[in-house]
Amino acid sequence: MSSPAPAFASSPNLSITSPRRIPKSRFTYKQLQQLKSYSTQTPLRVIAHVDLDAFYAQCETVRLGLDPAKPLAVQQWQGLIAINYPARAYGLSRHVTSTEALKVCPDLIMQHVATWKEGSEKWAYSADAFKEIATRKVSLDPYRQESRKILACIREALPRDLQRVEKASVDEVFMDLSAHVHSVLGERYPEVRGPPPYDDPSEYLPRVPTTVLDWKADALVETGEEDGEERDPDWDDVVMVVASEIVRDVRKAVFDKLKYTCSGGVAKNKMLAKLGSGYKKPNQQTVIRNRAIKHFLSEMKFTKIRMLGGKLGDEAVAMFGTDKVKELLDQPLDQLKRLGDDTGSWLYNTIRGEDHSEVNPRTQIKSMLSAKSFRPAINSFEQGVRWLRIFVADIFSRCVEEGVLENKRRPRTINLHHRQGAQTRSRQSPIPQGKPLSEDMLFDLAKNLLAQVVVDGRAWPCANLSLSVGGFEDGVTNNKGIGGFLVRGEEAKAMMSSGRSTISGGEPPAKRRRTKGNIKNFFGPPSDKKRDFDAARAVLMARQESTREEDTDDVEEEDSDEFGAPPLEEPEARPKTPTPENDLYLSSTPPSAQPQTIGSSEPPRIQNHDNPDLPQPQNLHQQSLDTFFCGKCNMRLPTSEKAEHDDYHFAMELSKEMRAEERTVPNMMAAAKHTPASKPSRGRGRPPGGRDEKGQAKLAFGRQT
DNA sequence: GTGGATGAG
DNA sequence: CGCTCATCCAC
Repeated sequence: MSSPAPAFASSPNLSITSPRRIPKSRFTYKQLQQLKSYSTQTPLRVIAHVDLDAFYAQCETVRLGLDPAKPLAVQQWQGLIAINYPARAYGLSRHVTSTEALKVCPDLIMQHVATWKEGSEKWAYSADAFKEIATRKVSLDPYRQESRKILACIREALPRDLQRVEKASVDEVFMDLSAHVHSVLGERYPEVRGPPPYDDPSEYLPRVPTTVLDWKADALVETGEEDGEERDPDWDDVVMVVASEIVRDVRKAVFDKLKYTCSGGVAKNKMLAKLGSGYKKPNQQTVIRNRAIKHFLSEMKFTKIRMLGGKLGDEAVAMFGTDKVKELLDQPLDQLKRLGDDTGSWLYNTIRGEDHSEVNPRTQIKSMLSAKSFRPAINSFEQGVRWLRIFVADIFSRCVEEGVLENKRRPRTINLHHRQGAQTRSRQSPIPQGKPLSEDMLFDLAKNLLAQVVVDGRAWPCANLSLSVGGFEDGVTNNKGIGGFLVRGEEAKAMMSSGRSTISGGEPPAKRRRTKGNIKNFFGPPSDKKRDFDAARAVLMARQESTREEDTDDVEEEDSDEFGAPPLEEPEARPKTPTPENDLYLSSTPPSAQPQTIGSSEPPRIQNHDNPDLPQPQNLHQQSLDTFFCGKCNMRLPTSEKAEHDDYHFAMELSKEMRAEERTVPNMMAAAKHTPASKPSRGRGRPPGGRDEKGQAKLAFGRQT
């Protein structure tokens, strides 16, 4: 409100005991007002960070209705991924195996995380999950669900129109309490509410009308000096007190309603608030008053600061020979800039307690991923596809929770990551936006992507697969939009794809979506098919050539001659054995359908098109007449799909060969062990000088704006 | 779009 | 430590 304040640069910005009467605040009316708009600049700003204590462990304690005082750990296969505080008293921490933990603490309750079992529709808690690492995948869904509840509870505990909450992770939340506190101050101290004297926002606030602030039971970070605010509280201290009360209320609400304890931090920015919440745990909160920042930070290792816990922090340590903030404070900006200009500036400010990043009110995620590391590695397309089924079920159910079905949000792309030995590859494709998102659609896309990876090069043994969807965007009201146009388009598509298969039976690679003329898509447009196929095969063989000698770990190493050979023949020349089971893996339609009858009935086939509305009438007829017979699956198909169809069989051959050699693989890991670890050991390795684009880029991210 | 890197737990 | 998940960036 009021007019744009004149820049208040004139008056000495200190407790003006000017007319030696009423000393004033260091803060102005304007700065107080800025709280309302969550300004990141006002020195009165106040941020809270709330961190659930040993979250996964608490989830299990709550879910099982156990006594929270009993030691409990959350198990994932042989390892422990969360230890509650009673168990930590035994010296337990992560990195210990379940058996080791039991030796130390025989009474330890170990609860395995929920898992998806192959073939099941939903994750579940299973008593012997840890024995079945080969057939199950971890699900963190229970924790995400609890996380949502807690977040909702926190929001309910805050005034609807004066809250700004950021979900920082599954168990962490930032809150910008500025506006809320501002309103409380207005009620509690009417003298600062009104218009400033002379209507001048640059006027300093009156002094805090009380002498001693009531900090209740909060942990206050000491200032390290004699001068306490007991004698001289200012408005920033009051703001902290109020915020601290709010945080206490929030924590109480979470506990009363959901029985979760958490720790809190209150400070002027996110960085400090987060450090505060970790300062004393569990179930406590810490306030870092502005006057305590210097003391608080200087005693700290800077590697505790967000974004400095990793490589960047290590580099700084190596560069300046210390991990202490205090000693880094001696380094001039120029020196810090050896880490990169932006990084250096960011670091310079950060260790001085400056962080103007805003609390981002987003609650919604941008992508979601489902993954598994395979021990031992998997060795066939079929195996991979079976995992894809689980990944898709996982992801789809989470999409549903995100409101995908209600059309609130939906992902735009799907991405498959694959790791084989040291190298990883990934393929992604757009998710067709026309029709409703379905599990089957995702499954088809995923299989397609895996097929691309498989065809593209050495894929087995595969040590890790992950499927993710991303590019979430707010839901567009499906259908309806362009007066029936879309609807008719959908109908036409249905006719041509699924509808057709109803009529003609479920044949293998028929109803593939066309991702534009894009090169690599395994089921891409017919026109490019043959060329792509040849290219893929060439790449494949090239890879095998080039990797043969360097790979000490991949023993067996198929006779690549034979490996590359089969695809060279024309499919028609291959054995006539029908392989209906193959359908399973490239089409979501059950293979059982009616392939045999198809072979004889020769269904009219037409080409798929993304946009059936485009002119192409005559083609429809012609192509349906132009067919070839595939002896491998006993079917007649349109010639326009021959290349695509060949690829289909190629992929199947590929996977079969891999499956065959699968049995020879088991002990290859042993062979891999001995390879001299030439890797730069992430801990100490002095980073090369070339650092920078990365550092700077990181900064752009790290410090917001 | 792909592949890699970083980071938090 | 190994695993899971998320995000961002250079090419």
